[in-house]
Amino acid sequence: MAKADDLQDGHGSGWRHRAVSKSLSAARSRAEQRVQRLLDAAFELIDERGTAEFTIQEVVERSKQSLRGFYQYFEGKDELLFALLEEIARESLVDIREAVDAESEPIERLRAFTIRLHEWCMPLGKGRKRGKHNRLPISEFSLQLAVQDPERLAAVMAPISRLLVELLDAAVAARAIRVEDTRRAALFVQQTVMYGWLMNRLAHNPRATVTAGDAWEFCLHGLRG
Amino acid sequence: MAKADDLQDGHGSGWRHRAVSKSLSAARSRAEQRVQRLLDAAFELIDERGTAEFTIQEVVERSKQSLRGFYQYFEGKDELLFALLEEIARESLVDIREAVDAESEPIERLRAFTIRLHEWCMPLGKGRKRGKHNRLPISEFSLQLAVQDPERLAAVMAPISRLLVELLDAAVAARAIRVEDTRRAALFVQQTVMYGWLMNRLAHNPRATVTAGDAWEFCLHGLRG
DNA sequence: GCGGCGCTGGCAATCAGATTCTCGTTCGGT
DNA sequence: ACCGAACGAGAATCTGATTGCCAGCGCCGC
Repeated sequence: MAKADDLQDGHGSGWRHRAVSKSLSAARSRAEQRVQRLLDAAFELIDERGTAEFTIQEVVERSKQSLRGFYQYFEGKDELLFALLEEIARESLVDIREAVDAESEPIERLRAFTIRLHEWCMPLGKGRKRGKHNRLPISEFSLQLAVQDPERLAAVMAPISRLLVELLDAAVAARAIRVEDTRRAALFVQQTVMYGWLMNRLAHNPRATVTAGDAWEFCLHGLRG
Repeated sequence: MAKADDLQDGHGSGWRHRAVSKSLSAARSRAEQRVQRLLDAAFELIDERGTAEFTIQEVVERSKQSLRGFYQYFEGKDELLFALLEEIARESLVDIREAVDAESEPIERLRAFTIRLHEWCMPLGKGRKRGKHNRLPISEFSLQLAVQDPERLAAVMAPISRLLVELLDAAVAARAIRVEDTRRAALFVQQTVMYGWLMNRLAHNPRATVTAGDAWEFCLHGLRG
């Protein structure tokens, strides 16, 4: 379970920081680099192919490791994808928090959250805006996770969900919005925003493409009466 | 392609009606029964297991057919699941239309649609309310389809989507609601309602369970200001 | 400097399921 | 009764993931 342990370096970027070797045992450092190389290789493959349909073999070859080694660190392919999802979730949380903190009005903070989260979950064409990697395949994986192991997904998203609930509570306190149960509302917002890209696939009609702004509008007003 | 052809019996219950043999060639009739048996077997397995993780072998054995035969009618497992999805979509359309037509006010019709659709997509415990089968695994399959082959999914859902757009248009015309683009709004509603069950998995907290009514409320008002 | 332990690399082996193939058999139409 | 299409049984293939096995190798305490 190297995966989870590595988050403990104090500022939540465990997988990345390889420069920590000095303070850790050499063995551990090597292991970390190894895991990181596996993750990097996987990200590369995903970026090149635009899909998570790579084989473990390929990851192993590209990272110059052995199958044996891979299974030393990961229970299986899903664990690998899960680790990638964790990385992205961590990266996006920082970014979203930043966008939110740039605003002061509760409603604007909420709006910033929504838009930014949507940008993170939305697949990007060539000119990717946010983050270093193609997130679509990972988004798809998260959907699969939602089906197969919801608690696991909830765990990764927890910080983001928590932030959303806080924003909603603040907005309610400021009477900017009104909902009975912010927790429930958070679920709706999160799903609407995170999986908005799903809808775009159903409507090839270019006029009907759903943007981050649309998602926000929908969450905020739904079908105005 | 027996699958598609069979829809042509004029009232949209092609798969079911086996009693048509007299008017069709005997060969065709046999083929139909055979396909139907495969579908029935698959439904049974899904109902028993609560998951779509059956093997083709099992379907074939239970329906007393041969693998050879299975692949005669279906390209593969996905085609089988797709056929099941079609059946359910057809069944639900009839039911939803009925619920909608029981109302006269545009907004009420829309509400009826939403609630009823949600009931169809929501997994049911032991006491299933609507339809004969456990729809959860099929719902999950539809999600997978949305990812892998959105157009295919859009095609199955087309009648339902169309109905929703009509209801929205009518509501807009009656000034019961206000949206710029009903087509886009339809996408949001459809996704919110159809995949609302996804959210319930993320929040095991019983207090936060999302009901059909909640989904409707969210679509209608979102975060009221 | 030594022997052992645990991590490694390189493969081959195993497994699960889907999908195909082969070969007689049977069926329906004429 | 004859012919080609459709059928049933089962073995054979295939694609990956996952494991097992065995021989090096580097680091440990002594």
